[in-house]
Amino acid sequence: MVRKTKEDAEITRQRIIDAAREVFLTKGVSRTSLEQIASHAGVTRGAVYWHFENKSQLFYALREQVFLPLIDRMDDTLLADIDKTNDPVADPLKRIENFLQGTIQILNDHQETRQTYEIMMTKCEYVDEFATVLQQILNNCSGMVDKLEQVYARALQKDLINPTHSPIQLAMDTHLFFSGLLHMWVKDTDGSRFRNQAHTLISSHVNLRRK
Amino acid sequence: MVRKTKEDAEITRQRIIDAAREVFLTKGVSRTSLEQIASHAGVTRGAVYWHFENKSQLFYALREQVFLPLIDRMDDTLLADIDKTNDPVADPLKRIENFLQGTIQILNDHQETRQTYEIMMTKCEYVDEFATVLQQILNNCSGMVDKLEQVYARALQKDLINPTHSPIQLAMDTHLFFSGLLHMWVKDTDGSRFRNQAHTLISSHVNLRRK
DNA sequence: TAATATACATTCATGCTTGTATGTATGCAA
DNA sequence: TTGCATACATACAAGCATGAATGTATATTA
Repeated sequence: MVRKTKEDAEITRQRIIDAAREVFLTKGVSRTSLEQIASHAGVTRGAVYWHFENKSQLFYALREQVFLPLIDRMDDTLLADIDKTNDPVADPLKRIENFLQGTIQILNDHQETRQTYEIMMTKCEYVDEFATVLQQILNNCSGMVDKLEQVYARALQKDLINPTHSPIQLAMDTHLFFSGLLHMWVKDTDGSRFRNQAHTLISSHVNLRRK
Repeated sequence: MVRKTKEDAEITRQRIIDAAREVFLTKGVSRTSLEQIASHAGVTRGAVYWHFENKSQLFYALREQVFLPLIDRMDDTLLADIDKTNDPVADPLKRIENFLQGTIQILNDHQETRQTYEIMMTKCEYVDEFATVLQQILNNCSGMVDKLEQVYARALQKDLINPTHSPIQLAMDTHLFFSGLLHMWVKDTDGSRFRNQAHTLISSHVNLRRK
């Protein structure tokens, strides 16, 4: 059967993305051929080339599906209503902790996100067409540091943290801590070293800042 | 000319490793062919196959050349003489800071180390024959955490840090901070975001622990 | 209902890479 | 100085992977 309806085509497109994620995860991005992705999705390369220009465009689609929602959530969790008087989360440090814990929780619960992180961190080579992704990652990091800095500044106003440390330094430190945690969490696939301690580590990190 | 002396052969072997590092860096490990490495080293594939079984063995050799010295240095800087009365670095926190600053300094000064780190972190896919490297990395991390913990325990004995935080948690936090810093340092190739702030970030991180 | 665009499948030409096999000139040891 | 091992270079066969070209049946639209 050929020529499906638009809804069918969208399903096919999504299945190709899902197949790509699974094959990328086991074979790595470079060693994965479009034929492997296609057959794993139950189609031929023709379908893949119809929906995506080439492998790197498929990779971009895979990445955006996971990362755009996470970036949105970052804004919501860290900044939403932070300056309102009816702040739903009164404690800025608690807000940071919630954000970090929530991100780990998503990785725990959501297999697609977990797999995509693993691909991005350990199964992809950032050269040529993929090199631009590194810049995007750095930009996201800058955004996260900015937001953390705002929340730490708020914590300073509320006299929750030691004033000897500036919000920007605390923000950078937290960001680096969390980057490291994510990298280790992803690599620790059997969970014995980092995954089962992640929540404790985050609490400990945030509480280290409290006055 | 063929059939060189043993010293010549060792030079050739090292040139192949150097060539591999440079080509890996620009093309990624997967996309690099042995022909590219050979010609960049001024030899043919025959020479490469003589000295190395295949690409992954060459990769291992490249990695060990850089990481074994770094692990040795870790022991020296963190633990040597730590229990002696004539401790050359009396302040355990200073010892940790020296170790972290020194590692960054090596990355700054030593191009080969810097390039190898960049390859390991952003130009290699850890699948199949390369998957075991991830376990080695995790083992190294455990070793580093252990050593940091010992030093933090010493700092606690000397009443330098707040006793509400355990040495193991401080060690994990420092390790994650430094893992994140290394990842960002490597990715920040233009230096604007992390490389030029690394020393400040490390000082800030360590001082956050002081009583 | 005819025409056209869509959503794929199939085929083809090309190039690259790998591993191995073989060739070869020279250092070195007896 | 003969003979063997070394340190490569060269040649060969085989297997993908890619991208484009072409085929085709069915939605969709006018």
